[in-house]
Amino acid sequence: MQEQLFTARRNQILDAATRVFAEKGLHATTIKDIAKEAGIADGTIYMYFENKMALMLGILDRMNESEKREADFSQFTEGDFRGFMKAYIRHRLTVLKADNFELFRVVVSEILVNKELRDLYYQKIIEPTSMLAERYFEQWKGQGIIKPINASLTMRAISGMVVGLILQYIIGDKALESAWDQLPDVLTEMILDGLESENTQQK
Amino acid sequence: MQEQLFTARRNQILDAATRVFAEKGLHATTIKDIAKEAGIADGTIYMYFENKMALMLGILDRMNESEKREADFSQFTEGDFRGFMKAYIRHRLTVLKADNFELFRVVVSEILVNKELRDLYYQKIIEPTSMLAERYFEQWKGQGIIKPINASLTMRAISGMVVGLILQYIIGDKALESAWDQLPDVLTEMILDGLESENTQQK
Amino acid sequence: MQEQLFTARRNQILDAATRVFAEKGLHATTIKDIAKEAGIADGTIYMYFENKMALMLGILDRMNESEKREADFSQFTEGDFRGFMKAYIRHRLTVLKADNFELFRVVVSEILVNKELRDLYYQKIIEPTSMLAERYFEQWKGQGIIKPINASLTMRAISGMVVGLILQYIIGDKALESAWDQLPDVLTEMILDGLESENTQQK
Amino acid sequence: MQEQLFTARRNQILDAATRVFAEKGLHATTIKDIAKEAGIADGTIYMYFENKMALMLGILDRMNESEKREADFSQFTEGDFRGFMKAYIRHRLTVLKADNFELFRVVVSEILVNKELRDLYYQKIIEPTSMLAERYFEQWKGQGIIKPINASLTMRAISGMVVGLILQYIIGDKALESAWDQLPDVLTEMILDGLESENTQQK
DNA sequence: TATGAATGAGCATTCATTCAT
DNA sequence: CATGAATGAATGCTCATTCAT
Repeated sequence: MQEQLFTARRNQILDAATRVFAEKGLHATTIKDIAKEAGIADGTIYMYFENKMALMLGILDRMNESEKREADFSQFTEGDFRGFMKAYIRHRLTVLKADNFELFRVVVSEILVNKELRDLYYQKIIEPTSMLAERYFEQWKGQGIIKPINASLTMRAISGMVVGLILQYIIGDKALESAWDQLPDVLTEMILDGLESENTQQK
Repeated sequence: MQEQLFTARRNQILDAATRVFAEKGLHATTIKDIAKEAGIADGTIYMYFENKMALMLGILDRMNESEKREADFSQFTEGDFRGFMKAYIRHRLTVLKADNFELFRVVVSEILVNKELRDLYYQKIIEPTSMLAERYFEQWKGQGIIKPINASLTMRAISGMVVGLILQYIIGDKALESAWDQLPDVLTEMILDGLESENTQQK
Repeated sequence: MQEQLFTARRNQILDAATRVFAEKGLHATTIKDIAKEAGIADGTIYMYFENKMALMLGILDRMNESEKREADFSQFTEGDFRGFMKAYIRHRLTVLKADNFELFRVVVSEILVNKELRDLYYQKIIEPTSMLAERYFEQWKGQGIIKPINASLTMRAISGMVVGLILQYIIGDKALESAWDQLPDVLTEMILDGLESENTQQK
Repeated sequence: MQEQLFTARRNQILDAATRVFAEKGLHATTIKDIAKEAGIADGTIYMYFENKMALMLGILDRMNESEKREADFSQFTEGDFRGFMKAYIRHRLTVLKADNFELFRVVVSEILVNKELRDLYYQKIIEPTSMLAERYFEQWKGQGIIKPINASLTMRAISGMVVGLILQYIIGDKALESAWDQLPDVLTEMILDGLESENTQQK
């Protein structure tokens, strides 16, 4: 069907764009670069995307798709809550590391500066995932698995922590680079048990 | 003195650049924009800065200066460790919010994509602050104030969390926006006490 | 064929560049000038030439081509050596005069000051022509047609003389302008017979 | 006297300009370069010269001065006409070689492309020297020292030959470079005795 | 007179986008 | 549908020249 071909071509272009953007960054990438990488002519890209920014939106949309699949929190059940948290963190720290966060780098960089992209990213990815996660937290709270904290903020603190750590990794933090694999354990421990030493806590 | 005039002019230009960059982003800002904002001629900028990127470096340097002043952790002593943590988080979440994170937005966006800037930012700001903070954590650990955790990673998790929350705020998270002021309390509680409910913890 | 079109366009641009350079000189000519003269857009020029200097190189290459065709010394055989010399000089003084040495003026001006161009000019035009001419001179010397002089230097003196006269013409020498047509005869006579009067020579 | 100081300063600037122009060429040299070389401020130059081109004119004027002193043909008397010619050629080939023709290179390059400069150069240097030289040639002709040739053109041929050889040297001719010192002899011989071998000439 | 900071016109070059084939 | 040659607006940067001090 025509539809099929159209989508295939679109994806071929987005694949190329993703690779080149990740390698050179959005501004350093020209339409010619992408066309060459995709093995097509410059003009052809404009039959599938209105302009350069639409490519970024397209990439975000696809991230959204895969994000949706990921958002299935039930996949992280490793028996208990502790296992779940560890699995979740491990997953988040591993998935994006595939290309050493190159795409993450470019997408976030552009999102920070482009309102259109930012809103799309929020509506399509952040908001739905947040709402889902929030529901889970409320559930756990209700079941007495976790303390009766502000679920909404706590959940955001945890996901924010992961993103913040990735950012620091990208910026070149050597301690993070060498101890990356210990993060799931360390973070889970901190989040679940807290930092305060037992005796102090007893007070 | 000539020196004084030079520095004044430099700052005048950096101020203008900061404002325009914050509003439009680095790439969308032209030298003409900055010159107009500063009320001087295009060419004048080049008497004080080698090129456009040097303006960014200049801005970063100034952030570095103020950061240095901030880096005095002793200012956050509010009696106990809990008070300290709360004060620290509140401070971090407040300072950059001054201009609604506009400058943070531009700087981080560019840092993600520009190696030169990234390295500078790491060396001048991240690394020294990290080392200082790490030392504090080791101290507290030694004094039995906090549990015997991995100080290096834990400290990074906390600062990462703050940055990650700012990022989510920027992206437009409404829950964060409306509950921003509760964050110091909620985060401190989580970090010190952990999430796991007491009874579970007893195990 | 695509090749044909490409070459045609290239030549169209080089023609325009030649005309504008000849009129205003390399430095006073802008890319816009050339584009306008060629009836195309500024950017189009960069599809055929890497930069402004490449246009100069292109012009030199074309001179080189036509020079190659000219370099056939056998074309000047007018029976004897005297006839040959006269024909050669006449030819050299006539060919470049076509556009009143306008192109010569610009090319030489730039060559004097630009090493890249200079080397190209030397390798592509001067050196091969010199070597060819030198061989001819050696031959004539061997055949006793000319005296046993230093062929290499003598040949260069003659070609230099022609160039030097063109230079003086360009600079505005009125005597040369009005007597230009007598030059082949006068020069040939001097070169072959010498200046010294017979009686003195008898000594 | 004020006049003295003014002239001294002017010359100081011209000296600097000459050096920098010779080194970097007219277009690559900025007013700042010259000011720095002269040890004065940019603006000061404009108190002594109307604009950048006036510096070129000033340099040409000074060349003119020294040329005038050189133009004394009587200095080359080495007994006979042959000695004179050899001395003249040797002199011309040596004087400008002082700085390896760097200044010559820049001046000629600009003259070729700038009508104002060209006219000045012609009126101030070429024309007077030509007229003087022509008179000498006519004299020698009248005295039977040289053949009854076209003095005007012959004289121009000889001076042109010298300039043409310098040009070829500048362009990088290796044969000329290595045999430069033989030129006075070889050229004089050719000019006085001619190339044609005796037996042929007898015919 | 001398200074040198400030000016702003000017230009090479890039690249997203269009459209005739 | 696909092409890719052509377009021309846009911009960072230079530097001759001016002028307040």
